[in-house]
Amino acid sequence: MKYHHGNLKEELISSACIVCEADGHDHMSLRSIAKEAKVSQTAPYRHFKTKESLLAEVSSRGFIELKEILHNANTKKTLSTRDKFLEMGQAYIEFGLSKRNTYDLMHSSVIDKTQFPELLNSAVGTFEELVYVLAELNPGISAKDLDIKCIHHWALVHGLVGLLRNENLDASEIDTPAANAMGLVRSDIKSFLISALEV
Amino acid sequence: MKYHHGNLKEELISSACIVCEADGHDHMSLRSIAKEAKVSQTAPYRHFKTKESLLAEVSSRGFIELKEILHNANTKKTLSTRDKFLEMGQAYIEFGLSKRNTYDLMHSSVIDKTQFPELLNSAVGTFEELVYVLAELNPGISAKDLDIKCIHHWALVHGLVGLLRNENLDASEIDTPAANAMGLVRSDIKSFLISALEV
DNA sequence: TAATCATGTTAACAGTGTCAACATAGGATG
DNA sequence: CATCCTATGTTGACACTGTTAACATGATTA
Repeated sequence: MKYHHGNLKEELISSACIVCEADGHDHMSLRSIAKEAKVSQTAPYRHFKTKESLLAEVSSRGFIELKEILHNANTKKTLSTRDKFLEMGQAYIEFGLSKRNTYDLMHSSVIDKTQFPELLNSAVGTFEELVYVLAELNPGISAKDLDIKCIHHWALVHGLVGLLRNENLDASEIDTPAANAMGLVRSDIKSFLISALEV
Repeated sequence: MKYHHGNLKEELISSACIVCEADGHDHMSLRSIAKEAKVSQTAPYRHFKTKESLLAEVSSRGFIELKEILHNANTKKTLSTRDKFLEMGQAYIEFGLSKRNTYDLMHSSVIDKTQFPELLNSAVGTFEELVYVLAELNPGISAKDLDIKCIHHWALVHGLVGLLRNENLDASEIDTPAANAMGLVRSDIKSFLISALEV
Protein backbone atom coordinates (compact mmCIF):
# COMPACT_ATOMS: atom_id res chain seq x y z
CA MET A 1 0.00 0.00 0.00
CA LYS A 2 1.76 3.09 -1.14
CA TYR A 3 1.25 6.38 0.61
CA HIS A 4 0.85 8.44 -2.54
CA HIS A 5 -1.95 7.54 -4.86
CA GLY A 6 -0.32 8.78 -8.03
CA ASN A 7 -3.43 9.56 -10.02
CA LEU A 8 -5.83 10.84 -7.44
CA LYS A 9 -7.03 14.01 -9.11
CA GLU A 10 -8.13 12.24 -12.25
CA GLU A 11 -9.74 9.44 -10.30
CA LEU A 12 -11.66 11.89 -8.14
CA ILE A 13 -13.00 13.69 -11.17
CA SER A 14 -14.13 10.61 -13.02
CA SER A 15 -15.59 9.20 -9.84
CA ALA A 16 -17.41 12.48 -9.26
CA CYS A 17 -18.79 12.34 -12.79
CA ILE A 18 -20.22 8.90 -12.14
CA VAL A 19 -21.67 9.65 -8.71
CA CYS A 20 -23.04 12.96 -9.93
CA GLU A 21 -24.94 11.38 -12.78
CA ALA A 22 -26.09 8.47 -10.63
CA ASP A 23 -27.28 10.35 -7.54
CA GLY A 24 -27.44 14.00 -8.54
CA HIS A 25 -24.95 16.69 -7.61
CA ASP A 26 -26.75 17.58 -4.40
CA HIS A 27 -26.47 14.03 -3.15
CA MET A 28 -22.78 13.82 -3.88
CA SER A 29 -20.41 14.25 -0.94
CA LEU A 30 -16.69 14.82 -1.10
CA ARG A 31 -16.25 12.32 1.67
CA SER A 32 -18.02 9.52 -0.15
CA ILE A 33 -16.01 9.88 -3.32
CA ALA A 34 -12.84 10.13 -1.25
CA LYS A 35 -13.76 6.88 0.42
CA GLU A 36 -14.48 5.34 -2.96
CA ALA A 37 -10.94 6.22 -4.00
CA LYS A 38 -9.70 4.56 -0.81
CA VAL A 39 -8.26 7.80 0.41
CA SER A 40 -8.83 9.99 3.46
CA GLN A 41 -11.69 12.47 3.68
CA THR A 42 -9.48 15.49 3.23
CA ALA A 43 -7.24 14.22 0.48
CA PRO A 44 -9.38 15.89 -2.22
CA TYR A 45 -8.43 19.25 -0.75
CA ARG A 46 -4.91 18.77 -2.11
CA HIS A 47 -6.40 18.93 -5.60
CA PHE A 48 -9.53 21.02 -5.28
CA LYS A 49 -9.91 24.14 -3.25
CA THR A 50 -13.58 23.48 -2.57
CA LYS A 51 -16.28 20.99 -3.42
CA GLU A 52 -17.62 23.56 -5.85
CA SER A 53 -14.41 23.50 -7.85
CA LEU A 54 -14.62 19.73 -8.24
CA LEU A 55 -18.18 20.11 -9.43
CA ALA A 56 -17.01 22.78 -11.83
CA GLU A 57 -14.69 20.20 -13.34
CA VAL A 58 -17.54 17.73 -13.70
CA SER A 59 -19.71 20.40 -15.27
CA SER A 60 -16.95 21.39 -17.65
CA ARG A 61 -16.56 17.83 -18.86
CA GLY A 62 -20.29 17.69 -19.40
CA PHE A 63 -20.12 20.69 -21.71
CA ILE A 64 -17.17 19.22 -23.54
CA GLU A 65 -19.01 15.95 -24.07
CA LEU A 66 -22.09 17.81 -25.23
CA LYS A 67 -20.06 19.84 -27.68
CA GLU A 68 -18.58 16.66 -29.12
CA ILE A 69 -22.01 15.14 -29.50
CA LEU A 70 -23.26 18.24 -31.30
CA HIS A 71 -20.15 18.30 -33.44
CA ASN A 72 -20.69 14.69 -34.46
CA ALA A 73 -24.26 15.45 -35.46
CA ASN A 74 -23.03 18.44 -37.37
CA THR A 75 -20.47 16.54 -39.39
CA LYS A 76 -22.52 13.64 -40.69
CA LYS A 77 -21.53 14.15 -44.29
CA THR A 78 -24.46 12.25 -45.73
CA LEU A 79 -26.93 14.74 -44.31
CA SER A 80 -28.16 18.02 -45.70
CA THR A 81 -27.52 21.15 -43.69
CA ARG A 82 -31.13 21.19 -42.60
CA ASP A 83 -30.98 17.59 -41.43
CA LYS A 84 -27.71 18.22 -39.63
CA PHE A 85 -29.42 21.02 -37.79
CA LEU A 86 -32.33 18.80 -36.82
CA GLU A 87 -29.93 16.06 -35.81
CA MET A 88 -28.18 18.52 -33.51
CA GLY A 89 -31.43 19.50 -31.89
CA GLN A 90 -32.34 15.90 -31.25
CA ALA A 91 -28.87 15.09 -29.98
CA TYR A 92 -29.03 18.01 -27.57
CA ILE A 93 -32.36 16.93 -26.19
CA GLU A 94 -31.29 13.33 -25.95
CA PHE A 95 -28.22 14.38 -23.98
CA GLY A 96 -30.31 16.46 -21.62
CA LEU A 97 -32.69 13.60 -20.97
CA SER A 98 -30.19 10.77 -20.70
CA LYS A 99 -27.47 12.61 -18.78
CA ARG A 100 -30.16 14.15 -16.69
CA ASN A 101 -28.26 14.87 -13.51
CA THR A 102 -25.13 16.04 -15.24
CA TYR A 103 -27.22 18.38 -17.36
CA ASP A 104 -28.77 19.59 -14.15
CA LEU A 105 -25.40 20.43 -12.72
CA MET A 106 -24.30 22.16 -15.90
CA HIS A 107 -27.16 24.61 -15.57
CA SER A 108 -27.25 24.72 -11.81
CA SER A 109 -26.59 27.88 -9.89
CA VAL A 110 -24.46 26.11 -7.29
CA ILE A 111 -21.49 26.85 -9.49
CA ASP A 112 -20.60 30.44 -10.18
CA LYS A 113 -19.29 30.09 -13.71
CA THR A 114 -17.54 33.44 -13.64
CA GLN A 115 -15.18 32.02 -11.05
CA PHE A 116 -14.16 29.10 -13.22
CA PRO A 117 -12.83 30.41 -16.54
CA GLU A 118 -12.22 26.93 -17.88
CA LEU A 119 -15.82 25.99 -17.25
CA LEU A 120 -16.98 29.19 -18.86
CA ASN A 121 -15.00 28.35 -21.97
CA SER A 122 -16.49 24.88 -22.19
CA ALA A 123 -19.97 26.27 -21.79
CA VAL A 124 -19.50 28.96 -24.38
CA GLY A 125 -17.86 26.47 -26.72
CA THR A 126 -21.13 24.61 -27.02
CA PHE A 127 -22.69 27.75 -28.39
CA GLU A 128 -20.20 27.90 -31.25
CA GLU A 129 -21.28 24.57 -32.65
CA LEU A 130 -24.74 26.01 -33.07
CA VAL A 131 -23.41 29.13 -34.74
CA TYR A 132 -21.75 27.06 -37.44
CA VAL A 133 -24.87 25.28 -38.67
CA LEU A 134 -27.09 28.28 -38.44
CA ALA A 135 -24.63 30.34 -40.44
CA GLU A 136 -24.60 27.64 -43.09
CA LEU A 137 -28.36 27.42 -43.01
CA ASN A 138 -28.85 31.18 -43.34
CA PRO A 139 -26.35 32.48 -45.86
CA GLY A 140 -25.95 36.25 -45.87
CA ILE A 141 -27.42 36.71 -42.42
CA SER A 142 -25.97 39.53 -40.33
CA ALA A 143 -23.81 38.64 -37.37
CA LYS A 144 -26.31 40.16 -35.00
CA ASP A 145 -29.27 38.31 -36.45
CA LEU A 146 -27.26 35.12 -36.42
CA ASP A 147 -26.51 35.48 -32.73
CA ILE A 148 -30.13 36.12 -31.94
CA LYS A 149 -31.20 33.12 -33.99
CA CYS A 150 -28.78 31.04 -31.98
CA ILE A 151 -30.25 32.19 -28.73
CA HIS A 152 -33.69 31.48 -30.07
CA HIS A 153 -32.97 27.88 -31.03
CA TRP A 154 -30.78 27.20 -28.06
CA ALA A 155 -33.47 28.50 -25.73
CA LEU A 156 -36.04 26.30 -27.41
CA VAL A 157 -34.21 23.01 -27.00
CA HIS A 158 -32.89 23.98 -23.58
CA GLY A 159 -36.35 24.91 -22.45
CA LEU A 160 -37.83 21.76 -23.87
CA VAL A 161 -35.32 19.66 -21.99
CA GLY A 162 -36.22 21.52 -18.84
CA LEU A 163 -39.90 20.86 -19.30
CA LEU A 164 -39.57 17.23 -20.30
CA ARG A 165 -37.05 16.57 -17.57
CA ASN A 166 -38.45 18.46 -14.69
CA GLU A 167 -42.11 17.91 -14.89
CA ASN A 168 -41.89 14.17 -15.20
CA LEU A 169 -45.58 14.26 -15.78
CA ASP A 170 -45.92 11.87 -18.61
CA ALA A 171 -45.12 8.29 -17.67
CA SER A 172 -46.68 9.18 -14.37
CA GLU A 173 -50.28 8.24 -13.78
CA ILE A 174 -51.33 11.85 -13.87
CA ASP A 175 -53.69 12.89 -16.60
CA THR A 176 -53.57 16.60 -17.37
CA PRO A 177 -53.37 18.62 -20.58
CA ALA A 178 -49.77 19.48 -19.78
CA ALA A 179 -48.83 15.87 -19.15
CA ASN A 180 -50.49 14.68 -22.32
CA ALA A 181 -48.79 17.33 -24.38
CA MET A 182 -45.42 16.43 -22.90
CA GLY A 183 -45.92 12.81 -23.78
CA LEU A 184 -46.94 13.75 -27.27
CA VAL A 185 -43.84 15.82 -27.85
CA ARG A 186 -41.51 13.35 -26.26
CA SER A 187 -42.76 10.50 -28.40
CA ASP A 188 -41.80 12.32 -31.58
CA ILE A 189 -39.20 14.93 -30.90
CA LYS A 190 -38.18 15.27 -34.50
CA SER A 191 -41.64 16.27 -35.65
CA PHE A 192 -41.84 18.75 -32.86
CA LEU A 193 -38.54 20.31 -33.80
CA ILE A 194 -39.57 20.57 -37.45
CA SER A 195 -42.75 22.41 -36.57
CA ALA A 196 -41.22 24.54 -33.84
CA LEU A 197 -38.07 25.53 -35.66
CA GLU A 198 -39.95 25.95 -38.92
CA VAL A 199 -37.17 24.52 -40.96
CA MET B 1 -43.78 34.74 25.97
CA LYS B 2 -46.37 32.14 25.15
CA TYR B 3 -45.45 28.51 24.61
CA HIS B 4 -47.52 28.05 21.51
CA HIS B 5 -46.76 30.28 18.60
CA GLY B 6 -50.22 30.30 17.11
CA ASN B 7 -49.30 30.94 13.53
CA LEU B 8 -46.07 29.08 13.09
CA LYS B 9 -46.80 27.19 9.91
CA GLU B 10 -47.66 30.29 7.97
CA GLU B 11 -44.72 32.20 9.37
CA LEU B 12 -42.32 29.41 8.47
CA ILE B 13 -43.57 29.34 4.91
CA SER B 14 -43.37 33.04 4.31
CA SER B 15 -40.01 33.16 6.02
CA ALA B 16 -38.83 30.31 3.83
CA CYS B 17 -40.02 32.18 0.75
CA ILE B 18 -37.94 35.18 1.71
CA VAL B 19 -34.79 33.27 2.64
CA CYS B 20 -35.12 31.08 -0.42
CA GLU B 21 -35.26 34.03 -2.77
CA ALA B 22 -32.50 35.85 -0.92
CA ASP B 23 -29.97 33.06 -0.51
CA GLY B 24 -31.12 30.27 -2.81
CA HIS B 25 -32.87 27.09 -1.78
CA ASP B 26 -29.61 25.19 -1.31
CA HIS B 27 -28.39 27.76 1.19
CA MET B 28 -31.56 27.67 3.20
CA SER B 29 -31.55 25.65 6.39
CA LEU B 30 -34.53 24.61 8.43
CA ARG B 31 -32.67 25.58 11.56
CA SER B 32 -32.03 29.12 10.42
CA ILE B 33 -35.64 29.83 9.57
CA ALA B 34 -36.71 28.21 12.82
CA LYS B 35 -34.39 30.55 14.67
CA GLU B 36 -35.75 33.47 12.70
CA ALA B 37 -39.22 32.57 13.94
CA LYS B 38 -37.81 32.48 17.48
CA VAL B 39 -38.69 28.85 17.79
CA SER B 40 -36.69 25.69 18.46
CA GLN B 41 -34.84 23.85 15.71
CA THR B 42 -37.30 21.01 15.58
CA ALA B 43 -40.53 22.94 15.79
CA PRO B 44 -40.92 22.96 12.00
CA TYR B 45 -41.28 19.19 12.11
CA ARG B 46 -44.69 19.61 13.70
CA HIS B 47 -45.86 21.22 10.48
CA PHE B 48 -43.65 19.73 7.77
CA LYS B 49 -42.62 16.14 7.49
CA THR B 50 -39.32 17.03 5.84
CA LYS B 51 -37.42 20.04 4.61
CA GLU B 52 -38.42 19.04 1.12
CA SER B 53 -42.08 19.43 1.93
CA LEU B 54 -41.53 22.97 3.16
CA LEU B 55 -39.68 23.73 -0.05
CA ALA B 56 -42.56 22.20 -1.96
CA GLU B 57 -44.81 24.76 -0.32
CA VAL B 58 -42.49 27.58 -1.33
CA SER B 59 -42.34 26.25 -4.86
CA SER B 60 -46.09 25.95 -5.01
CA ARG B 61 -46.54 29.57 -4.00
CA GLY B 62 -44.08 30.52 -6.68
CA PHE B 63 -46.22 28.84 -9.32
CA ILE B 64 -49.34 30.45 -7.96
CA GLU B 65 -47.74 33.88 -8.06
CA LEU B 66 -46.52 33.25 -11.58
CA LYS B 67 -49.95 32.17 -12.67
CA GLU B 68 -51.42 35.36 -11.26
CA ILE B 69 -48.86 37.44 -13.07
CA LEU B 70 -49.62 35.69 -16.33
CA HIS B 71 -53.31 36.04 -15.71
CA ASN B 72 -52.95 39.76 -15.16
CA ALA B 73 -51.06 40.12 -18.40
CA ASN B 74 -53.73 38.07 -20.11
CA THR B 75 -56.60 40.22 -18.93
CA LYS B 76 -55.42 43.69 -19.81
CA LYS B 77 -58.55 44.63 -21.67
CA THR B 78 -56.98 47.41 -23.66
CA LEU B 79 -54.65 45.01 -25.42
CA SER B 80 -55.21 42.92 -28.50
CA THR B 81 -54.91 39.17 -28.15
CA ARG B 82 -51.52 39.26 -29.81
CA ASP B 83 -50.28 41.92 -27.43
CA LYS B 84 -51.65 40.06 -24.45
CA PHE B 85 -49.69 37.06 -25.58
CA LEU B 86 -46.51 39.10 -25.90
CA GLU B 87 -47.16 40.67 -22.54
CA MET B 88 -47.42 37.23 -21.00
CA GLY B 89 -44.12 36.20 -22.50
CA GLN B 90 -42.41 39.28 -21.13
CA ALA B 91 -44.04 38.85 -17.74
CA TYR B 92 -42.88 35.25 -17.58
CA ILE B 93 -39.31 36.16 -18.39
CA GLU B 94 -39.34 39.06 -16.00
CA PHE B 95 -40.53 36.77 -13.23
CA GLY B 96 -37.82 34.26 -14.00
CA LEU B 97 -35.15 36.91 -13.87
CA SER B 98 -36.33 38.88 -10.88
CA LYS B 99 -37.44 35.95 -8.71
CA ARG B 100 -34.34 34.15 -9.78
CA ASN B 101 -33.86 31.79 -6.87
CA THR B 102 -37.50 30.98 -6.46
CA TYR B 103 -37.72 30.19 -10.14
CA ASP B 104 -34.70 27.97 -9.63
CA LEU B 105 -36.46 26.05 -6.91
CA MET B 106 -39.62 25.72 -8.97
CA HIS B 107 -37.69 23.87 -11.63
CA SER B 108 -35.23 22.17 -9.36
CA SER B 109 -35.05 18.43 -9.08
CA VAL B 110 -34.67 18.51 -5.29
CA ILE B 111 -38.43 18.32 -5.11
CA ASP B 112 -40.16 15.29 -6.50
CA LYS B 113 -43.35 16.90 -7.75
CA THR B 114 -45.19 13.62 -8.00
CA GLN B 115 -45.04 13.39 -4.22
CA PHE B 116 -46.69 16.75 -3.70
CA PRO B 117 -50.04 16.81 -5.51
CA GLU B 118 -50.75 20.37 -4.47
CA LEU B 119 -47.48 21.51 -6.01
CA LEU B 120 -48.23 19.55 -9.13
CA ASN B 121 -51.55 21.31 -9.46
CA SER B 122 -49.97 24.72 -9.08
CA ALA B 123 -47.35 23.90 -11.67
CA VAL B 124 -49.84 22.56 -14.15
CA GLY B 125 -52.13 25.50 -13.50
CA THR B 126 -49.56 27.83 -14.97
CA PHE B 127 -49.82 25.90 -18.19
CA GLU B 128 -53.53 26.56 -18.48
CA GLU B 129 -53.05 30.30 -18.62
CA LEU B 130 -50.97 29.82 -21.73
CA VAL B 131 -53.58 27.53 -23.27
CA TYR B 132 -56.20 30.25 -23.03
CA VAL B 133 -54.36 32.88 -25.06
CA LEU B 134 -53.07 30.51 -27.62
CA ALA B 135 -56.54 29.14 -28.19
CA GLU B 136 -57.82 32.66 -28.68
CA LEU B 137 -54.93 33.44 -30.95
CA ASN B 138 -55.40 30.35 -33.09
CA PRO B 139 -59.13 29.86 -33.64
CA GLY B 140 -60.07 26.47 -34.99
CA ILE B 141 -56.84 24.81 -33.97
CA SER B 142 -57.05 21.17 -32.93
CA ALA B 143 -56.59 20.30 -29.28
CA LYS B 144 -53.47 18.36 -30.05
CA ASP B 145 -51.87 21.12 -32.08
CA LEU B 146 -52.81 23.59 -29.40
CA ASP B 147 -51.06 21.57 -26.72
CA ILE B 148 -47.97 21.25 -28.84
CA LYS B 149 -47.96 24.98 -29.53
CA CYS B 150 -48.12 25.56 -25.80
CA ILE B 151 -45.12 23.36 -25.19
CA HIS B 152 -43.30 25.18 -27.95
CA HIS B 153 -43.84 28.64 -26.54
CA TRP B 154 -43.44 27.59 -22.96
CA ALA B 155 -40.16 25.90 -23.79
CA LEU B 156 -38.95 29.01 -25.55
CA VAL B 157 -39.49 31.42 -22.70
CA HIS B 158 -38.45 28.88 -20.11
CA GLY B 159 -35.28 28.15 -22.02
CA LEU B 160 -34.56 31.81 -22.50
CA VAL B 161 -34.87 32.43 -18.80
CA GLY B 162 -32.47 29.57 -18.19
CA LEU B 163 -29.92 31.00 -20.57
CA LEU B 164 -30.21 34.58 -19.42
CA ARG B 165 -30.23 33.58 -15.79
CA ASN B 166 -27.64 30.90 -15.64
CA GLU B 167 -24.93 32.07 -17.88
CA ASN B 168 -24.67 35.48 -16.37
CA LEU B 169 -22.30 36.27 -19.16
CA ASP B 170 -23.47 39.67 -20.13
CA ALA B 171 -22.87 42.29 -17.51
CA SER B 172 -19.72 40.36 -16.77
CA GLU B 173 -16.49 41.53 -18.29
CA ILE B 174 -16.36 38.55 -20.59
CA ASP B 175 -16.53 39.24 -24.28
CA THR B 176 -17.76 36.27 -26.30
CA PRO B 177 -20.32 35.84 -29.08
CA ALA B 178 -22.63 34.12 -26.62
CA ALA B 179 -22.30 36.89 -24.07
CA ASN B 180 -22.91 39.59 -26.63
CA ALA B 181 -25.96 37.84 -27.98
CA MET B 182 -27.36 37.43 -24.48
CA GLY B 183 -26.92 41.10 -23.80
CA LEU B 184 -28.57 41.95 -27.06
CA VAL B 185 -31.62 39.84 -26.34
CA ARG B 186 -31.92 40.93 -22.76
CA SER B 187 -31.87 44.58 -23.69
CA ASP B 188 -34.95 44.18 -25.86
CA ILE B 189 -36.89 41.12 -24.89
CA LYS B 190 -40.03 42.22 -26.66
CA SER B 191 -38.35 42.41 -30.04
CA PHE B 192 -36.83 39.05 -29.47
CA LEU B 193 -40.18 37.52 -28.64
CA ILE B 194 -41.79 39.02 -31.70
CA SER B 195 -39.17 37.56 -33.98
CA ALA B 196 -38.92 34.23 -32.19
CA LEU B 197 -42.61 33.61 -31.74
CA GLU B 198 -43.39 34.97 -35.20
CA VAL B 199 -46.56 36.61 -34.10
C1' DT C 1 -62.87 18.47 35.95
C1' DA C 2 -60.21 15.17 33.44
C1' DA C 3 -58.29 13.34 29.42
C1' DT C 4 -56.67 13.86 24.78
C1' DC C 5 -53.93 15.66 21.39
C1' DA C 6 -51.74 19.24 18.69
C1' DT C 7 -47.80 21.73 19.26
C1' DG C 8 -43.83 23.11 21.45
C1' DT C 9 -38.77 21.81 23.76
C1' DT C 10 -34.24 19.47 24.69
C1' DA C 11 -30.84 16.00 23.70
C1' DA C 12 -28.76 13.26 20.61
C1' DC C 13 -27.18 10.97 16.11
C1' DA C 14 -24.98 10.54 11.83
C1' DG C 15 -23.48 13.07 8.15
C1' DT C 16 -21.51 17.28 5.82
C1' DG C 17 -17.63 20.87 4.10
C1' DT C 18 -13.56 22.63 5.67
C1' DC C 19 -9.30 23.81 8.24
C1' DA C 20 -4.99 23.16 11.04
C1' DA C 21 -1.32 20.31 12.30
C1' DC C 22 1.34 16.52 11.29
C1' DA C 23 3.49 12.51 8.17
C1' DT C 24 5.62 10.76 4.19
C1' DA C 25 7.89 10.16 -0.09
C1' DG C 26 10.16 11.52 -4.11
C1' DG C 27 12.81 15.01 -6.69
C1' DA C 28 15.99 18.95 -6.58
C1' DT C 29 20.11 20.85 -4.77
C1' DG C 30 24.41 21.08 -2.16
C1' DC D 1 25.41 10.56 -1.51
C1' DA D 2 23.18 13.43 2.06
C1' DT D 3 19.92 17.01 2.72
C1' DC D 4 16.14 19.84 2.20
C1' DC D 5 11.81 21.18 -0.12
C1' DT D 6 7.52 20.50 -1.70
C1' DA D 7 3.64 17.91 -3.29
C1' DT D 8 0.61 14.93 -1.47
C1' DG D 9 -1.22 12.22 1.91
C1' DT D 10 -3.40 11.51 7.17
C1' DT D 11 -5.70 12.52 11.71
C1' DG D 12 -8.42 15.27 14.55
C1' DA D 13 -11.40 18.81 15.17
C1' DC D 14 -15.09 22.45 14.36
C1' DA D 15 -19.44 24.23 13.17
C1' DC D 16 -23.21 23.13 10.71
C1' DT D 17 -26.94 20.22 8.67
C1' DG D 18 -31.56 17.16 8.62
C1' DT D 19 -33.89 14.20 11.46
C1' DT D 20 -35.61 11.31 15.39
C1' DA D 21 -36.87 10.14 20.23
C1' DA D 22 -38.41 11.48 24.61
C1' DC D 23 -40.49 14.84 27.22
C1' DA D 24 -43.39 19.43 28.32
C1' DT D 25 -47.17 22.37 27.72
C1' DG D 26 -51.55 24.09 27.04
C1' DA D 27 -55.94 24.31 24.43
C1' DT D 28 -60.06 21.46 23.16
C1' DT D 29 -63.31 18.25 24.20
C1' DA D 30 -65.75 14.34 26.69
